[in-house]
Amino acid sequence: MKNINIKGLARELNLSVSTISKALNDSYEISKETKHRVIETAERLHYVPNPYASSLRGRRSKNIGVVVPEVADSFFSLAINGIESVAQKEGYHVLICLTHERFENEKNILKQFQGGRVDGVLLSVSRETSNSDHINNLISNGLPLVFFDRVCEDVDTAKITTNDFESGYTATEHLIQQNCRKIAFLSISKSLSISNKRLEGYLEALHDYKIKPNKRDIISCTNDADLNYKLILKLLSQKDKANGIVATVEKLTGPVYKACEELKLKIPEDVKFLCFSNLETASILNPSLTTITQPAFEMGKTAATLLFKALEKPDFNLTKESLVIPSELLIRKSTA
Amino acid sequence: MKNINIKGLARELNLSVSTISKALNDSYEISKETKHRVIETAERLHYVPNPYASSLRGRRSKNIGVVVPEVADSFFSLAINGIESVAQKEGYHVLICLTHERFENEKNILKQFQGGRVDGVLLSVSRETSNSDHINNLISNGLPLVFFDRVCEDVDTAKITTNDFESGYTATEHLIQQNCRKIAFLSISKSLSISNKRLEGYLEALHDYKIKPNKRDIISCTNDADLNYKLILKLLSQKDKANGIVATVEKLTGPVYKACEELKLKIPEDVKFLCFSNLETASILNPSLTTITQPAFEMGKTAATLLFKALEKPDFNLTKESLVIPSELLIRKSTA
DNA sequence: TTTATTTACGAAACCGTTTTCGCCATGAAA
DNA sequence: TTTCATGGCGAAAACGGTTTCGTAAATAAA
Repeated sequence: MKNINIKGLARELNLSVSTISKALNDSYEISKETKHRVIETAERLHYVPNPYASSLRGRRSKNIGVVVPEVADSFFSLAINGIESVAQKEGYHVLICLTHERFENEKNILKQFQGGRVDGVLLSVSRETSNSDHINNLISNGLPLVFFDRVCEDVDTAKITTNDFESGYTATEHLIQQNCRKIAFLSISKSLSISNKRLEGYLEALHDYKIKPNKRDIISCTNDADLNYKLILKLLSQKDKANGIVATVEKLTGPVYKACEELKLKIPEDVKFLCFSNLETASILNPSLTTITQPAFEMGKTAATLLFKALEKPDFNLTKESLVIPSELLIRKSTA
Repeated sequence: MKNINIKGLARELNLSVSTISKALNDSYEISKETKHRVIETAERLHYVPNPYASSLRGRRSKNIGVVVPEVADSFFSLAINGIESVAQKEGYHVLICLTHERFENEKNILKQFQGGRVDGVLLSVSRETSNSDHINNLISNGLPLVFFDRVCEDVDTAKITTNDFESGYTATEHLIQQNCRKIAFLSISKSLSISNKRLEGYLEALHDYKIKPNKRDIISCTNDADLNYKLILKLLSQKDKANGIVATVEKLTGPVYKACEELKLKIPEDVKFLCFSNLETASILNPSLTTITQPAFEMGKTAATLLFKALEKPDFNLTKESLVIPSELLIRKSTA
């Protein structure tokens, strides 16, 4: 049983191909009665239009591309949920592409998109991304693109972010108020703007409370879980070591807990710890984990909504539409 | 700057469109020298072929569809990682579609796929799916489809599963060996084969150890987290209540821990608990969680590999290729 | 009655590729 | 010399839709 196409429908109904097409697209040129007949027959024969044939003639492929570093991460999987919720409503499909935090992969994926595979792009850049030529290329090629969470400051398009600076500040301030004076900061990237903003918030908080930052305690983590674990072990093995830790990425939770266990350090008695995280299990960890929780679903949803506005009206100006959705400090026992 | 197409290349090189196409596809008809010139110019002008134009003329869209109940779940996100790892290698892109556990959504998504949006499908059915007509339709339409994890027994195609029966047995046996005699079973669906197989394993273990199953303690959970929580509260509030729990889905971890806390039941002293789960945080929960851990990445990778074999050779017989990859019991403190 | 307009539809071009087929050299075989 | 392959390329059809344009019939306006 081969798939029926518009030509088959035409034969079936003794109408021309163009009439069928217009009827299905509810054109004013076609009479109510004919439309009715066409639609009825189309359903009866399970006709489904080939989206790519349509996409050739100026119309849309009805695919959007979502480019993220990884999917096994609460933030990104929730954001994807948000994106998908609006894509589904708009009749669009979602192409998920993973960069695995590699700049090379990101470049290749975006280059592929030049070919017309997708109508628009939602992007959260890799931790290695510091140059944005590949993104500007895509945009100047006419593809609308909206950043979410991890943005390139120098690309002129909509960016949906959270209040990273303030969150970094709030996190640090919370630890200070819990009597930490030596606070370590675990960053994920030197080039990523969210990482830098959180770091700036951390530094500003230290400054406001007259605490001297210690370079030794600001650690740039890698994409290698083992190595990160060793860095954390080393951090917590120093004498005069930190008694508070701010981690900027969910993946570091396990390594920190394990390192503390290994070194027989008690959380929160010996070290207080909080993490930027959307982990659902934060509240049932041992001890329960204080988090800065980002509005992941909301951010995905907002970014997608904006992208679809641009897809509907090609003259929609994305450059004026950036938005910041605040994160939330959820205090639990790891900083008690 | 509009995208360059094959016609533009032809003009640029004073060659015909067909020559360009053949050169790019490394046809024997074209001289080495011409191929070289074409490829060089294509790269210089950043030519990327439109995959959908190719797909029209018999070739492939180079998209595969991945249909899963949700993405915010460790099993599925890891499986997607596995799928993506081979798709990327094959030059394919991954269309992720979420059913949100709704049969209606699943039907709609697969129907869309009839239109030629994807070249093949990887499917893990929703908890509501008990009829498989929509799947058989798709297959008889010529689309290769491979199940992973959640399969329909009565559809004749490749199925990548884990040893659900044995895992259910092992889980239950482990609790019995930890001196539980009243063991509750939290299922996710009455129609899902994985759920039923795990249940059968549970029942068999009870039988082998001469324990009478108690209908009251076999609970069919829903897609509503609140309701599940209440069901668990009720389960654990009965007199003569269970002292062991097997949960078949990761999402139930939080509710069980919370319910125990609410009822002042200690895990593992008052209730021993284990869960089918791929949560990375299992080992740092309070208490650390005994899990049956599925080979999620591996399953996704295997399913995708099989699908690509079928895509390469249209005569490849998927019906003979089912595979079972075993899960692992990881014993931690929640069943100590 | 004649002319203009509207309604409802069909023919054909078009989107960007791939593929079949035909053509013209060139050199080899007869 | 004639005949035959062969190598290298172009013209055109095809894929499955959409869209422009043309047109016949019906209706309205003059």
